Amino acid sequence: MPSNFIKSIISGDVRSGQTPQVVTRFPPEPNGYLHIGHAKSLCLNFELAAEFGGRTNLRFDDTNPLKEDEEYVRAIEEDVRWLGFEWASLCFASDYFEEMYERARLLIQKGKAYVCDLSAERIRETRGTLTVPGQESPFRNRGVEENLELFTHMKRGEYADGAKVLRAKIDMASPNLNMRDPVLYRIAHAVHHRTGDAWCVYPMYDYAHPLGDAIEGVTHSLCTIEFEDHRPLYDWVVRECEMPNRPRQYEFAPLNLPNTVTSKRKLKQLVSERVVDGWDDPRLPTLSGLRRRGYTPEAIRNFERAIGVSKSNSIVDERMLEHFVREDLKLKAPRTMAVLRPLRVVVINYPEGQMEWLEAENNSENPDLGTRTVKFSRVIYIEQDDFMDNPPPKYFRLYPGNEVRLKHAYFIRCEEVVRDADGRVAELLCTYDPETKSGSGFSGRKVKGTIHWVSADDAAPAEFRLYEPLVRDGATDESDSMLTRINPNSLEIVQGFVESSMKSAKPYDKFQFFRHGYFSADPKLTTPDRLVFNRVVSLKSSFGV
RNA sequence: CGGGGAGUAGCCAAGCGGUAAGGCGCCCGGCUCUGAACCGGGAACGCGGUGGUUCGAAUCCACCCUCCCCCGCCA
Repeated sequence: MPSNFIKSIISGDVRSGQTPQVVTRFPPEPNGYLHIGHAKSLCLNFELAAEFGGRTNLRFDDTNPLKEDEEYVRAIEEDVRWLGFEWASLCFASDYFEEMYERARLLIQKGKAYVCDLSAERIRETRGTLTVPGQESPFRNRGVEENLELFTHMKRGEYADGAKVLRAKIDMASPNLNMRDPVLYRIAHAVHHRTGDAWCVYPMYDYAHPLGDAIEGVTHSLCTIEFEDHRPLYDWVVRECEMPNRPRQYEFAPLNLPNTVTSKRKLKQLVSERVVDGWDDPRLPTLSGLRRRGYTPEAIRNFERAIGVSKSNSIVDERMLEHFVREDLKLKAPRTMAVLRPLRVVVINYPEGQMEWLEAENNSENPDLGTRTVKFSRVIYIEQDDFMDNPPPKYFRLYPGNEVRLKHAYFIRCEEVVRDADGRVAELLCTYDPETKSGSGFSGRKVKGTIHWVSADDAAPAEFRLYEPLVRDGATDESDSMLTRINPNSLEIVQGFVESSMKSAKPYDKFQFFRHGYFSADPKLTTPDRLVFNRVVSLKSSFGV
């Protein structure tokens, strides 16, 4: 991993002997699926610890049963593994409920916490504002015994939700709102996905997180910058709860991408309102969506490594992400031919009934991928875009009278354009030159363009799914108009053909379709008799249309 | 005078007092059976601003400007 400020800090701690073994953790709340932004944290935590010979836990921050679900736990585990990370321990904040409860009693005994009967509304009103200090709760000075007893009753579920909370006794006049007697425990008669109905009180993030870190022996607790002003509270909890381990929190800037929804709430909304086809819709930046789209773990990891780590707000150009998939798939994916929008071509001087199998390398830059054969015959399909009636100056594909090369085959010349009743191009009549066969070493004349094609009697029907951003510009802010900015063209479905050699494509099989881009067989829609390819990313093009 | 952060080329981002890495993107040329890839080359910054310290500052000091976060019994 390239140099960054967190790595420098850890490096210093290791060198000074302060940190014999680096321990980090990735702490998702199981209330949604992981997305590309989480991958940044994932990579940071796992790769950094690994670099220093340390370990990383996967810890679910499951302290709010109202929002969490087992489904998310499974999905998150799968995504973390898919990215290629192995956790040292699988942990749950809920595993520590008992210890957290005991530490809370310790806080009460030390006079550092109290049970407050104020309503949520009153607590808000007495918290003060950014510029006005808060007011102390009338329950702030209850005795230790009374607090202990009330807290016990809270735990037993003897009060209604919201009737009471346990608060830290810190400083209602602190300029840092987080220190104004923050709530540590709230009452919730809810069924927890792991502890069932064993608990009626649940710890808040600010209390549970530092304790979870300390219990696990985490040395460096990495989180995003919005938690920066929670750090004094984090330290307070660790100190006042007298935890033997003293983890340190460090904050980094989260990843932002243009035209990308990375708010869990919004992703959830898109899924529940069926704007998309589930959490793994290929248009989503979720890891499961990217996986289904055809992105690879390596591409995502290399991307995360390349964007670096700092504390400044930033928006990373999405072309960077695209660059890293292209780079990863370049040598891995076989390069085959697919015609997305077919135009029929009859090679009029190629004998009817004749055909031949041509040899084609699967990846000219990676011989290990071997070769395959491609059928050539009298009738073929080419791309509609590869023919123009009245081409602009620099167009070197097919047009009346022009000659191009058919990839892996022959030169063909456009002799005649056949039109339908509306005058539109229906098919092309071309001639081929047998002398120009690929691999023959022919050098008699050159041709400017090479186009791809598929023989009509060898073409396997296939569906291609082309994607554009799900939301338009400006849709990443927190305003509620996201649904009004959905891009109606985010998914375009096109029916065309691929070489018959691809009939056996399996889910997630990846190809570079010549001159189109990288495609991946859709895992949900591809069946033995139906081929569906998702376009991962197009090829770059310097051809200005 | 609420508190906490951040400002280095179009976008990320190194640098930590010695005279501006790298990646993405962009432009030009070469090569090419993918207008891809690849290979050359290039443009673009003097480091938010102003003062100051210093032989020398993006790096130190002062002041200023701009942007982001914080008033959930969410995380």
